[in-house]
Amino acid sequence: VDQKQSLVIENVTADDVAEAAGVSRWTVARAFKTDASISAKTRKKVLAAADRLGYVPDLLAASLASDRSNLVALLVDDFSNPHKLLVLERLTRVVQHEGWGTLLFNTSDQLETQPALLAASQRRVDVAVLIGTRFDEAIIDTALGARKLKKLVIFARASQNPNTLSICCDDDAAIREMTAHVLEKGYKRPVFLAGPDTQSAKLIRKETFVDLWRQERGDMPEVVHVPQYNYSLAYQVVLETLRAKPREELPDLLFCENDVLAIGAMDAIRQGLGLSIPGDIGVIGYDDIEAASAPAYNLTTYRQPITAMAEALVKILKSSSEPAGNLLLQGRFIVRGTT
Amino acid sequence: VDQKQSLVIENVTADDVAEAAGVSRWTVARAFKTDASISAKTRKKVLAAADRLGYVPDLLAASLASDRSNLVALLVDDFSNPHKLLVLERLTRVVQHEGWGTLLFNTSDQLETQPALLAASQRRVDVAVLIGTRFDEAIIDTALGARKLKKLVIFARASQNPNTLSICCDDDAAIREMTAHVLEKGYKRPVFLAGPDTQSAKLIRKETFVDLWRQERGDMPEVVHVPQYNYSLAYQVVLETLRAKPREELPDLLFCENDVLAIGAMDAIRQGLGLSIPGDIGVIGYDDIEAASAPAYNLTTYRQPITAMAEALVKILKSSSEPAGNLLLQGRFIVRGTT
DNA sequence: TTGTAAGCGTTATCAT
DNA sequence: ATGATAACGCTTACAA
Repeated sequence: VDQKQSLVIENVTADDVAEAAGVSRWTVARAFKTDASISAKTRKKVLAAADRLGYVPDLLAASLASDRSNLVALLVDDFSNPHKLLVLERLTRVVQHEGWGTLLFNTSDQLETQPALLAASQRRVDVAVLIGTRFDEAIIDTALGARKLKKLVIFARASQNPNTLSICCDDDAAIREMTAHVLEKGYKRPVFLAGPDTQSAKLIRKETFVDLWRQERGDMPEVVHVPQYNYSLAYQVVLETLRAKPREELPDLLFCENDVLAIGAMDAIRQGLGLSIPGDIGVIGYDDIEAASAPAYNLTTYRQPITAMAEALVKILKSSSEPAGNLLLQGRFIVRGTT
Repeated sequence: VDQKQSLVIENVTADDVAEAAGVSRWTVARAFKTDASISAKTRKKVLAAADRLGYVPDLLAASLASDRSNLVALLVDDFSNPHKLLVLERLTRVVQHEGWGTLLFNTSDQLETQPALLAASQRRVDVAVLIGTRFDEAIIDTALGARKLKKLVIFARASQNPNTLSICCDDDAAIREMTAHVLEKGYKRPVFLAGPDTQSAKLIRKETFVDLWRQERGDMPEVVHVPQYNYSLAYQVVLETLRAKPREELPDLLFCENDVLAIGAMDAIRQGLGLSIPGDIGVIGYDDIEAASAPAYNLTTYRQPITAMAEALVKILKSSSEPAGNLLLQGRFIVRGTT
């Protein structure tokens, strides 16, 4: 009997509340909407009844009936960069604050992207957000082609696809500002430390820096690629690259595509080679991860406007239109002690 | 007309497929279940029709009808430790592989825990997983009291609540193994570097180490608390603590509650104080985050069995029973160069 | 092995 | 401001 009772209590529906409050089911629903046309008195009565019975609206049923799930899918393909944690924190915080839920998909395995997109659409997510470094742009066309997804947004990466909306930091402007700083400081022989050299992703940061430098100084800076955005690999690659050079040909600056690479580089320079920063070699990163501001690194870097980017996403969520193009937001250059 | 057509295409239901294949709606459902009683021939026919029409089952409707959402809620209250990224990666990977979806909730703000739990139950998640360092155990009782949640699991932390199930690393056994190592290496004056000294969370690692040490050596090791599990704070605290000591009273070992603290400590020791590791002071961590295996740190640490823990969670998901207690899994001691 | 009928708990439409 | 009725797309239980 005891168990039966608790089972009965478990599923209080709007009908139960309606009966208890002596109104229709619809009125109950209205009482829970902020902008419904309902008298204050009725609402109070309904809410009291709901509270008494322990009623809370069922979001699943609501989604089914309204065709709005209030769910955003986040597809993440790289869990090794601590910066992702910052992105996830901001995104979930903002989205959640606006009443949406967050469905997280792991697409570390490239082959998982398509199934994840499908699963997201089967759950009727209002928008799918691609947060990735490695995914192929071709996936976008397939996803849009399927027509199942309501909206698709590329986050923290510019898209070449004209039918998609991307929300990202204005890398171009950022690199311009950083390059100006570097030139002003009088660096002469920079090396650009980049991530994997894939053809699918357009490496804006690298290209912008190389172009600008050539334009301003006339020579092509050397570019070194690390096969993954990974601390240890960066350490290794930098160590090997610099060891191979005679002392007088060492670069005086390592311009790194992100902080993870920069920090690997710093440790290689200091502990691997016994050189000093910025005395012997300057280092500059991108992202402003936590370690960047740590006393041991104190890295000059660039902070992406993550919160603003998350808020832009919410704005898209709320809007009924389907905009496309690249939404560029301005970040902030953080000059610290490594340049 | 064009638009209308695409709109029509958007919502293909099981009924449409049933009609196209000349079977009942239920048979269509059966064709999509792996373990249904349906003839191979019929299934093939149905799947062909479904494929032709572009039909995929609607998970929302399925959840509503079956009262199983195939969704697990992850409540995360700390996004600063990179180890969380590892946990999220494994958890999403395993859960997703078994056909479940992952709902991520940000409970950085303590006050968000209760609403998140409520939101999770409103979406009828099959299980809510608390992945946290800071939440109060009292929340568990409230959550269980509400009776809305089907299951509640504490992840990567032992629970004192007898009604809850927790899945975590056997910290006690881990610390025992590590302490034995430390004793064998001949360390004499250890300092335990712990996180915030709250009364809500029982700091098993600290307690086990302190007890063991006293038992084996007769003296109480000093315990130093860092107000947050945070690199920079650890750096600061360690620097100040060690600077305040005369040279001969310096500890010969820093036994750290986790890697983030350990790495902050290492940088403080080397760069802040100019001492060497393990020459002057040994350091030992916990978690085996990526930086721990990096050449610059090469930290002796302990790896939690995250994958096994994630698999244990799935097993619970699949089981219909509601077990309680602490499920302890064995990790692995990783001896590197800092001890 | 396959089909039928009755839910699941909302929202939408239209009327009052 | 409130109510009646029909969706939403699936599963469950049972019948054939």
